[in-house]
Amino acid sequence: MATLKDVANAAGVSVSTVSIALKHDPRVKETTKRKILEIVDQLGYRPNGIARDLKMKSTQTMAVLLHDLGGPFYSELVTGVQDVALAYDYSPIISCSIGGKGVALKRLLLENRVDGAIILDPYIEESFIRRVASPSLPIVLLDRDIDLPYVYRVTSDHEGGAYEVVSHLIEKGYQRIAFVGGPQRSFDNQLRFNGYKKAMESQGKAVDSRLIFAGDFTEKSGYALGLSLGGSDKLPDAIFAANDEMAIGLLRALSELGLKIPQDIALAGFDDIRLSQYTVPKLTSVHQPMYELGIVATQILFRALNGDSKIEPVVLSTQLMIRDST
Amino acid sequence: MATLKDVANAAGVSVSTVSIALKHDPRVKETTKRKILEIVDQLGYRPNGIARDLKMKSTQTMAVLLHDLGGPFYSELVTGVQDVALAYDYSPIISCSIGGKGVALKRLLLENRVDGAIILDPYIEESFIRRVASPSLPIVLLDRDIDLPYVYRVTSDHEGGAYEVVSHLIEKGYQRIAFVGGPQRSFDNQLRFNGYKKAMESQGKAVDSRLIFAGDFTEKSGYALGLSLGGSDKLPDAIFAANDEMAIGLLRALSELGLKIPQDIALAGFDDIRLSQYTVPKLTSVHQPMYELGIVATQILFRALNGDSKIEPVVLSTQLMIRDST
DNA sequence: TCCCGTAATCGAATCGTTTCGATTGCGGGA
DNA sequence: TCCCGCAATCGAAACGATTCGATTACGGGA
Repeated sequence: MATLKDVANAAGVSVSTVSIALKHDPRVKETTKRKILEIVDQLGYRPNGIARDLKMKSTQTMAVLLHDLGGPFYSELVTGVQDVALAYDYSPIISCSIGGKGVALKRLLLENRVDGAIILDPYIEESFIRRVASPSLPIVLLDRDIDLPYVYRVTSDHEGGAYEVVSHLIEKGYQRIAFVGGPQRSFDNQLRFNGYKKAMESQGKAVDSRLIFAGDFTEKSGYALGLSLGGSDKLPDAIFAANDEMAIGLLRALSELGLKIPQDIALAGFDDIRLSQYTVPKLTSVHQPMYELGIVATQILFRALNGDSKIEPVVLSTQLMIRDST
Repeated sequence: MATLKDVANAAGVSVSTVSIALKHDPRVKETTKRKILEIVDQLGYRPNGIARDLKMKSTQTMAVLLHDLGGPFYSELVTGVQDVALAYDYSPIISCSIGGKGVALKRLLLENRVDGAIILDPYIEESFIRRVASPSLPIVLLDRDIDLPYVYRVTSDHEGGAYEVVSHLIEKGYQRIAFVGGPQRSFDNQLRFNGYKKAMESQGKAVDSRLIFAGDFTEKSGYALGLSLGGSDKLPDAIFAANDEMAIGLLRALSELGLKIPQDIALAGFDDIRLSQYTVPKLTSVHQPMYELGIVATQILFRALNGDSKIEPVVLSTQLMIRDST
């Protein structure tokens, strides 16, 4: 692989001249520049980004860390990130932590291979984030509530979205509204539960612990809960599931038990995954603004990279999608 | 940020000693090593991966280039890649070309920032691939048919899968089987059409050009075609759509027109996206072995990285998923 | 006492850039 | 003729690691 030196030798000029010539610096004479470009072409010279990064102490690269790629929104999120990053001449690279034992994480964040990171991954430990975040490696954390220096936060308004969907159920006249939650330690889940609670209480309804159930955000857990719920004697008349996956599991179980939705029981989810528009009946859900999330997170990252450390957490509002299941 | 040199100074030893001490090289005395580690801790020293990469001429990193993340299978594909890469102590990083104007591509492939790449992206130009592929940057190309040095190929058996699903339709007694294709230039689409054709011809059925329609792999195009098809007088009795998205669009249009599936018209897709199990009726489709594709592609990449240049293209077989729509 | 082998450590070159402060050559003004 | 300024180019240090071939110190054998 040809290097700057090779080009310089072949052109009979110095390395530094070649270096600036390639940037179209007006200091180098037009004729020498042409000769240099010709030789670059001839030798197939390509700049070595690694060497440049080392010298420059900047990679013009940012990481987007996801748990896996299966999620329905990652595509939108990444598009948002990309749109902003491009304007700053940065490239986002994506890494999934799942199954990777953190090797990739370490390589990217611990070893200076990126200038900043956006993290949407509840499984990356707080201690790790604390360790890597620094002025030269700011981090934007999505959907998590960790207050650390050089760590900035953006989330969707899970609580508000949940409040809105539960209020909608109440408005529709449903009385006994159950909450099917995800993992306790999930931050999203807690917020969604808070929204449920506030909506119930604002209408003078006490939260009945017999109407609170816990799944794990998978369709399977929703299905299992649906079966046991549907078989019990005191069926609620509406269910708010903390995500669509579980709602779909519930839907499947309840349908199999012969219950009509929304006549016998109403059902709402959260996330507005694509599938929700195709279930029968179509599922009422709460849409998260993933594209905007990507945009805002990236803008914040660049503000931080430019030395602005006084950045308040941002909460983006969600949108209630009313469909046939309520 | 502390460097090796800082650590060396603080410990009163040379840079080289620190360097090898950190690798637990037995040449350094236990006591010095302990002291060094202590100082590493104290100074918060972190190795600079960029510097190491430069010296080592290897990044232990490979790129996975996708067009976007929206696809249903990318998650599985990446999991396969990751499982193999991990064994070689490599980290995959993912990059989406969509909307990026190729900046990221150039940064990764042209400037030596990765050791190899797996590409599943019909929009990356052949000339670009030709330019970057080299012994020190082998490329595995998925679902494309480009024969170049240092470029290796793995695909699903699109043709075989299509053959199988069309044969299944024929077996079920359908007579006038239409083909709804994607973009002409798409390699997958061509192969799927070939499979359709072969299956028809092997049963003595001529391919009737009036039964061939072209969409663009989107649900929208399927929907539009469905509307015009359903309104026409000579409706086929079965449709094989070259992907599930279009099949779902067709399904929606035909249902809206009051046609019963599969009684009035049968419908089959390709890809087996998750949605296909949730449509009404559930969609017959062809499953691609994405996880295996990731595994195989990555294994090939490492063979190439180890100097094996005699690698034949690999074709992985698909699986017919018979559901209610046929 | 001398020599040598070994264990422990060191110094310097190297990877391929960028950049800053020289250096050279040339033409014009006095 | 001399000097100055400018245009064009050069040389060397630096970025932070790795590694190979010294170098040092020490203890044992003759």
